[in-house]
Amino acid sequence: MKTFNISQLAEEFGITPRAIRFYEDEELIKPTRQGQSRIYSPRDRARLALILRGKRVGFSLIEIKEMLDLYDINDGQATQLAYSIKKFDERINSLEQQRADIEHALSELRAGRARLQVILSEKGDGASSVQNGDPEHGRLIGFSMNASAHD
Amino acid sequence: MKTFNISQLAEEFGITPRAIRFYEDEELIKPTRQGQSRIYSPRDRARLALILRGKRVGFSLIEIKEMLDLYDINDGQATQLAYSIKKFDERINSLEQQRADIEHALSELRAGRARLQVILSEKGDGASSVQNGDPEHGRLIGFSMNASAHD
DNA sequence: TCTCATCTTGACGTTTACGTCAACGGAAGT
DNA sequence: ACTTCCGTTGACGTAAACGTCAAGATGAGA
Repeated sequence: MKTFNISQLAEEFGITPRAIRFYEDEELIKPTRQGQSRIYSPRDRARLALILRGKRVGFSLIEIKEMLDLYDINDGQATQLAYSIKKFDERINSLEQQRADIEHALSELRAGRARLQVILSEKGDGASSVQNGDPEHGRLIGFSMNASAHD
Repeated sequence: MKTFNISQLAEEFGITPRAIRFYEDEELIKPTRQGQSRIYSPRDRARLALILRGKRVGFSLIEIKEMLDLYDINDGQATQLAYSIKKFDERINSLEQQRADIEHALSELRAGRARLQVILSEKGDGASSVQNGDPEHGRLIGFSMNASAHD
């Protein structure tokens, strides 16, 4: 079964060895040792991938640790299971909220990009037909300022 | 035109006045003053909503400031516009990546939740049919450990 | 055997996004 | 006039997630 050392994983995932050791300090991975050197199994590598994915979606290392611990449950106590389900539900709700935020931000960004594109091509034509008689040097991109309520 | 004071906005958005002042220190909002007190316009309030949305999807305050600044462009220099479009594209790509990560995490979480639910209800029946003869106290939830590659 | 690259463990520094006093100012009610 | 309740500006503290040395161990190659 293939193994990895710390710098291999660091390079593969585009992070520093320091970061990987830090994750170990925080008990998110526990590689075996060969003498003093760390040896990473494919499973350790998979955990690392999960850690980084978690980070990308905005979870703290502590939250990621909690999630990883959930994956490691092996005593199926009913209360434990119920607790885990609750945790999963919280996590799912939080992620769905984040996704909604992202959809929102994306549509605003695309709209903004489209407006910029139009203005830019009009400039290219020499036809500066941007004049809508805005007296206040009005901002060309006001699209995002109509978030009257807060979601 | 309606205005707000700092504690009104703080309560409305569920943050502290300190946070709002901090955003001002970092030049993300510039409310007017009445004497020494800050007065927030609806536009300031909208900016605040955008700041919080940005935070929810994982942007730093500096990144959020950059985005807000893009909204405020009023000199349509072609080079400026092109630069802005580039920024928008970067932002869009980053968000699409995040959304993909979230979709991924969500499906894993849902699968995990479903497994837990099954185990829990089997426990409730008194039929502990969970025994699949796993010799190694195998983890009940191994679903997420098959992230062989990294996306 | 010497060197070199790469690993290790501290230990302290850094950035971000505020929290938490401290000390003071101004309007409003009694 | 006095208290009370916002508001203000520093200034320092803090948690998270590493970065950045320092100083030593170790295996591979010249």
